[in-house]
Amino acid sequence: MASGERTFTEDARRAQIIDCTIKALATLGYRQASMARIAELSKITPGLISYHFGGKDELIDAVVAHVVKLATDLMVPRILAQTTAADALRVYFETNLEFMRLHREPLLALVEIITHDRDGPYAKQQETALADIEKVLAWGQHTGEFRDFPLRPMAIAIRGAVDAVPGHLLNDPDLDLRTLAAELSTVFSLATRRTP
Amino acid sequence: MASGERTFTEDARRAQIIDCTIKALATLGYRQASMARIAELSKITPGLISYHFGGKDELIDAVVAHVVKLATDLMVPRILAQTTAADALRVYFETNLEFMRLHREPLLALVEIITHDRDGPYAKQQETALADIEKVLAWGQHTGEFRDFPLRPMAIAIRGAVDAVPGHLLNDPDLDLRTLAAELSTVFSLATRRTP
Amino acid sequence: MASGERTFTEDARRAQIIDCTIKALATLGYRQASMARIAELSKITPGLISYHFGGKDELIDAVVAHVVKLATDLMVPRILAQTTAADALRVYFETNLEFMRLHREPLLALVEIITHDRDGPYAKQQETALADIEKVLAWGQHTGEFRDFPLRPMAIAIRGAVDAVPGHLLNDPDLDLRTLAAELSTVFSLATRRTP
Amino acid sequence: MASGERTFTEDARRAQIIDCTIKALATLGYRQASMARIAELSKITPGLISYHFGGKDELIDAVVAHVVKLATDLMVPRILAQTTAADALRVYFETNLEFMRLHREPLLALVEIITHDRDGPYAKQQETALADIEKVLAWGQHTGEFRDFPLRPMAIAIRGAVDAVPGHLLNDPDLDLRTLAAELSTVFSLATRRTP
DNA sequence: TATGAATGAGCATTCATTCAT
DNA sequence: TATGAATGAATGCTCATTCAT
Repeated sequence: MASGERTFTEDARRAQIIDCTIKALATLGYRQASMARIAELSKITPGLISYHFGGKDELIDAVVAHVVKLATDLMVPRILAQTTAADALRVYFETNLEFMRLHREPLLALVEIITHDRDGPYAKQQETALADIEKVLAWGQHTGEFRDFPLRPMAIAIRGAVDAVPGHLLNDPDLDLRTLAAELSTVFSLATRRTP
Repeated sequence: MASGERTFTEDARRAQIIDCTIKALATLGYRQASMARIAELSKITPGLISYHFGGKDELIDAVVAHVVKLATDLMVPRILAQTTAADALRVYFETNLEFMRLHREPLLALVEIITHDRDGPYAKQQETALADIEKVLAWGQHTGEFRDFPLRPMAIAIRGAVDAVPGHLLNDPDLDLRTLAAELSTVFSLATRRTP
Repeated sequence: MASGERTFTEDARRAQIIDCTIKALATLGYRQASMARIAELSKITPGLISYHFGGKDELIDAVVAHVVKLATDLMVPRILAQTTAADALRVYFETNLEFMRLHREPLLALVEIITHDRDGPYAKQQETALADIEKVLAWGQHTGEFRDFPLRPMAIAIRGAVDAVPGHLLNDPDLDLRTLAAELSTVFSLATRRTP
Repeated sequence: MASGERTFTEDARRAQIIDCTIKALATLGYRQASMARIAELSKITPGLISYHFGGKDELIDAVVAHVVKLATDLMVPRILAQTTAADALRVYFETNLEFMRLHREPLLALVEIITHDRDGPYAKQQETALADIEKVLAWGQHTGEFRDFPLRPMAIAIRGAVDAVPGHLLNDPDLDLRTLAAELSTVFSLATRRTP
């Protein structure tokens, strides 16, 4: 099992279990997503999950890695392709919300994990997210696109806006994410731009 | 036990239990805050909590009501006292973050409850919070202080910024909330004001 | 539960559970003596054992403490009452085997625990037992009753003889422990006495 | 698989598995020496062990047979070569402790098995060991080398002394087994010899 | 022969709740 | 009012074993 090499079947099972775990987390919430329920959903026995992942912690780790990769693959290249900080910021909103639109269940699963893992390592990942945003902001200030504001509060506001979306998505599944992305872009474009 | 009338002792007990529950939630997190631990902290027996509150759900309800009242009492009068929408929005940030500064444990307890009770009624309370913000925004648009933007996305951004703070507070207890409030005010002042 | 004070009922339950645990260990052996089986034997639920003892480890600790006290109370005063080292050594055998005769199940339970706890603290207690024997031997050498032999090997032989008894007792429940004690006394009397 | 005939490969595999089981038992203790761990150590799969040995019980049987043969081959010829009962007794200690010195891991594995398998047949093997000792003792009494003592208690003491050694070896790996053998010989020489 | 996958039973523990006193 | 005792369900996990390939 030590991640050295894996058989085809093993990979298939792992993928299946991860999918079902995501479904369980998104549908039932963290607390109800017990090994037993995940197993039931996967139509296998609970022991088999431990066999493939070693334990619940590692299963959760695997889910996080899976979803983060999904998000990263979608977002990072498109953000990096921008040539101005203002564009990067706009695309930051666009890609984040596009990810939520295309991968609703993985998103909700990730949110469940993060919010229930206060002391764990995922809670601390928010610092990384903040730092990434601050890089873009610093870039824009350096090029003169952005006005001279303290980075941290702006980053908190931006990240807060993005993080707020899944909660509203849960209440209103028909929320128009494309329009929302455009509006958030505008909001923070106005807030960051060199004041006329 | 139903809230009909309550003796003085009953009220005192309830208050004591609510306080200890808040402490337990803020200190240990939702999962570790079991009835047994809350009882231990309150120096009473678990059974007595059930006796006074009927069960854990109602205890949590009572905690939420308590904290919400705490926050409302602090914030609402000061927001309502403003004479311009722009001021109201500024004070919205100021009072929200002042509440976090003055009542850190109740705040953290509330956050724990909301994030762990996804299907419960508290998650839906965010709709109310949004509506309140929208009222202020509509007011500002009506008076011409604010430009003409769709209400919902702006409200989501504002509420998101506020909701993001507790998470960062947890990571960095020395976070300067007064400065942060001022900066967030500036951010959304720029985003909402009639574009020059 | 913190051992501060205990109610009468609590003490009774604890005693009952300890008794049943001893019976389970002596009858079924360590591996089969699961919490579930002990609970079944005690006609209570497994959870209640955890309620009273906190967990299996503490239950085992309590059993050990109980049996050790039983043995100590029986043996130590009588050994200390002897005025010659030779007598003390004789009474050491007598009391050890009398304990086995009077408290067969507690003895077997203790043996089960010790042999299954190789890395735990009980395995290390054998060093204490050896040191106690060596004290008596040194005493006898000092008074000139005993010849001049190295202490450790003799202590190992003596303790080994005593420790061997429970195993044979298990195979042959009718083993005559009084005669055996007398014979072991003779063996080590001859081995230790000043050679004529 | 039944022991009818075995191919060369089969025998090699069995030997390899037995070796690894011994290592696992000696290193990790009985409880941790699960089929999975033994398989991991053997660099094969758990299923294969069952295939070769039918199950864990038979694997343990095979380990016991292997170690007992190891011990027997080392000890029995040298004991039988003695011409006096006193010499045989001395060599009994010498060869037993030499076996422990030369084959520490097999010894510890055997001890683990015996102590954890109380109801299994190995516990009853001690009867055989006792009978062997008694033969030597009877021989010595018959030749007049030994005094007239009851056989069983003396045999218990002798076997007890030998059985005590591994436990102390575990606590103190530097225990000098050659000196210990000499001292134990002396002890039981004094205890058995015709009293002057 | 050998593997990897899968099962099912058993384990200790935690928890909200109930109830007689 | 308040307690301490007790329950029953659920949780994550480990293990020996089985079986198709």
